[in-house]
Amino acid sequence: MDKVDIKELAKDLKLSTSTVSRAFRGNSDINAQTKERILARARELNYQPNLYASNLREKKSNTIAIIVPELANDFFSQAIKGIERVAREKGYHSLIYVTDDEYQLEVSIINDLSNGRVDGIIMSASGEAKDHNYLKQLKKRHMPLVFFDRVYDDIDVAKVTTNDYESSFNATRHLVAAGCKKIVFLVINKSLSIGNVRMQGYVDALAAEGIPFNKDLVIDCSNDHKKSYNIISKVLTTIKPDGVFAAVERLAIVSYYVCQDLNINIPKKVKIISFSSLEIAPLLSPSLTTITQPARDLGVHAAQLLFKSLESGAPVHDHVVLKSKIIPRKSTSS
Amino acid sequence: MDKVDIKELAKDLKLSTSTVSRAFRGNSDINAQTKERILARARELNYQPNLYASNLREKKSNTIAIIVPELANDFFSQAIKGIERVAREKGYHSLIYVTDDEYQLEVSIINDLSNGRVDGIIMSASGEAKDHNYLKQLKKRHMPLVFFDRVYDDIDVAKVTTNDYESSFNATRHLVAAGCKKIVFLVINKSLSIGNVRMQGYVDALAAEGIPFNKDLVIDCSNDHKKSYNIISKVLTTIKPDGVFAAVERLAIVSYYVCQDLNINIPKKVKIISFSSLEIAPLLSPSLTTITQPARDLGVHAAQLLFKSLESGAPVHDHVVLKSKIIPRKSTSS
DNA sequence: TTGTAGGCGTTATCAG
DNA sequence: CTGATAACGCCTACAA
Repeated sequence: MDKVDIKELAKDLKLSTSTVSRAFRGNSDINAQTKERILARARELNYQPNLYASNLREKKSNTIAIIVPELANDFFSQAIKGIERVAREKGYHSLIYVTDDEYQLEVSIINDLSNGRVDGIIMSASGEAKDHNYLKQLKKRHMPLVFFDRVYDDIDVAKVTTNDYESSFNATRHLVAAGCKKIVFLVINKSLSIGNVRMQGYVDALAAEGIPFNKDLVIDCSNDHKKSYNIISKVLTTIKPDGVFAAVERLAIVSYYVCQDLNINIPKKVKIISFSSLEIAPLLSPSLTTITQPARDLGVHAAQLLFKSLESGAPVHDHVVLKSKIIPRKSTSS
Repeated sequence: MDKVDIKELAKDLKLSTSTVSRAFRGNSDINAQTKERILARARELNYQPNLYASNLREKKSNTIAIIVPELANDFFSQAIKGIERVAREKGYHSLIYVTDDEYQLEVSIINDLSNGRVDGIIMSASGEAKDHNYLKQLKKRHMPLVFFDRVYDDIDVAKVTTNDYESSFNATRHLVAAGCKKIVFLVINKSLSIGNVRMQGYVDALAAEGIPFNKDLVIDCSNDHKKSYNIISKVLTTIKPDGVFAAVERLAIVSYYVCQDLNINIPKKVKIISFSSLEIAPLLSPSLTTITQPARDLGVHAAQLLFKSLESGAPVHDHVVLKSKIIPRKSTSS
């Protein structure tokens, strides 16, 4: 009684395979009693329809892929939770891929997904805007794709982002209002759409405040903790800014470490604000002023867009923009 | 040129489907040149073998499932990263499931996995040790299962844990050495193996230190932030402990919030130590003394055990125990 | 080295 | 309401 397939079960019940099959599909006509009988016996024999046979027939995997650059931060883990929850409610399964910000990995993962493994993809981009041919292939195969947070502008698919420009603009003004005159902007990849948009908000806010823009205050950092640490140490000791605007949480964290080690008082010597979904921002020393994105909602919306496409069978191009919230805390108090 | 299958490609190349198939399988004999020709043309036509057809033939999904109670914390996200990395290196894909600590969800997820969707499962348990029949079913189907961190003791499968008893023992002594005489133990589910083991370390350390054990100092908390907040508030104001040992990170965080709100000075009034993989523990106010588990390594080892089973085709029962490290910081300084 | 043919387990179509 | 049959797309004996 090791491996039961539909034939075994049918034979056991003296029915045809089609009848048995019908018992498991919702739609088809079948006598309620025989259905019960079949399901009961199936439970006894521990039978479940083979997934791969069904998928092969139906050309549908009921699986989606989630691709993120990073996992170890509250933003992505909350977003993933949101996606996974929606997916499960729809009866879908979620494959997860972490690229560690490696563009090549992103490419090979995507290529590996084009064989029917998934019905759709939700992703937050890793690399810079270079060769996106691998994504165009997806379109040819009618594989729905939804971006969230980190998007590629040249790819025309559904996107869910936050009001980054506006948030950056306001965050910069927040620092100015707190008395900052020399604000550095820490960014990891300003050519990536998200870095670029956020920087523009910073630049325009300075202009609005009548502070001349100085490109030396835009600091290119790294994904690598140590490298960023060195860069930021140097910036804080030589440029000596009175304000730090971190485009991503990780850089704010590194800045905190640097300040701790160099004994630079936050917020007296330098004020810090950052995009961050860190749940314990209030517990940091000092508590961190954040631009908090609705991470979970981003995930939920992304998933909903994907299912909209999946259910309609048509591509979806909506661009949903959610609002972030600036939460002032001690790191920027005057 | 929309949908290419192996037949199309074969016809296009004036070859048989078997030859084409061989070009994609590593093993079989095939002329190097024809192989090249096939692969080249396949690339042009954008052909990839259909996954579900292959899986159906080979009865193998090259997919594993990762089931965790929670995602939004550094411990699980690091562990998942470790697992996912190993899996990808082995050519496997990883499905992710988050139970939110709901036992019923765990059951239904597992049941949903028994239809060939995955070749193996890695999980950290959600519920209490009650009815584990659904897991025994897995064994009948020869589906390998590996537990990490949170295990069910009555299920005899491969497990990867940390030296929780020893760590708890030492952590408790650490508090005593720092001058604590009235130490509360915060736990979420002491009937769950992990809560139980950690509590035992606490109990035995008290005995070793000659401090009588008082069961009122073992505080049952909740997964829900607010509920725990209320419980811990009450504890800190009525019992007035001078030491807090949190069995899981979440409870230490809540304790911090409570202390912040009630103006209870850490570490002067109360010292806090916790199991935690929080990367920014040094940046908290005050920095948090942690028992840090090698989260990523736990994941890696779990994945390796699973693949050991998958590759040998035999069940694996190894129990790997990794060491945690106590990192003293200001929250327990005297 | 290549081709032929049967079957992996399901489900949809069409008859009965 | 139920049964027979033909795909779904691929892989592997086996034959050539």
